Amino acid sequence: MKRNTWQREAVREALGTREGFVSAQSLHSALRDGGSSIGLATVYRALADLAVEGEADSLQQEGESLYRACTPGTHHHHLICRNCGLTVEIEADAVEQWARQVASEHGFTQPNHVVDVFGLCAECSALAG
Amino acid sequence: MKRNTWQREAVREALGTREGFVSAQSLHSALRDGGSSIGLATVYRALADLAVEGEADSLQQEGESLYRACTPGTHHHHLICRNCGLTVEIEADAVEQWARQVASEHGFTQPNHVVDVFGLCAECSALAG
DNA sequence: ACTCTATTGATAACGAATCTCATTACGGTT
DNA sequence: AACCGTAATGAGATTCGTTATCAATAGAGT
Repeated sequence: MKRNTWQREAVREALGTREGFVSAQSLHSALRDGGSSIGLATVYRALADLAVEGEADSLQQEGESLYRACTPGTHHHHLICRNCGLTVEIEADAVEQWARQVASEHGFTQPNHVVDVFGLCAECSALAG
Repeated sequence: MKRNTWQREAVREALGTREGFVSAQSLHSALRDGGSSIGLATVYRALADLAVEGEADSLQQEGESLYRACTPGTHHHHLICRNCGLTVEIEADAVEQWARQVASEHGFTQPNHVVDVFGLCAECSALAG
């Protein structure tokens, strides 16, 4: 059966304190810097589990997986700052419907979709001039 | 200045014959199997160049980059079969507008977006029963 | 033909992610 | 509270996609 360990809880909590997406490696470093003795493999496993259970969202960027805590149970997408990583959850029923429609129009079944918007947040836009 | 080599042309052509997204490695294998002496690093470089020039689209899946020839100059997204890789280019002005609007609503500038739909194509749906 | 230099390619190096396996510790039982 | 089966951990090795290195090659303008 599934067990509750302080390691999983530490990962869940560390993820919750971040504003944007984080890599497993940087989360591991942060935990270590905070005095934890958690292992890297465990962080990878915990993040993968959280993603499966719907407590975290993940995306691939530049060849690595990034994770972020999300509000469980809701399907949503992200608006992500390219510069600072600030992330906003966005919902878009119109896009969901569009995806389903496009899929069925072409005979595709069991549609999934990846929809993420990247940009510069207000703060980073100001700094970039 | 930029030079035209048979290697780049070989990659461009090999990419054009494929129906769906391919990895650099598998494209390299295919070229080698076809008698070419092209090197792996060159295939990686050629694909990266094609992507920058807008002649190829790329996406990240399971930790690797996949490429596909695309109709240059047009912005479009993809409907991709999870099973066989068959890919259909789709256009969706509504989604473009939605992305821009969501970005500006939250103060984000210079919006980009990643929009891909995955599913099972008609053929693979039939086989999966 | 000559020269300059972008490109190539074999291989080494890198890095993210996974695997191995002995050790640890959760949690249900007694 | 001691016991036990086994899921989970973690250090290190391993895998695998990708990039860097650098001597050799070959475009393309003169």
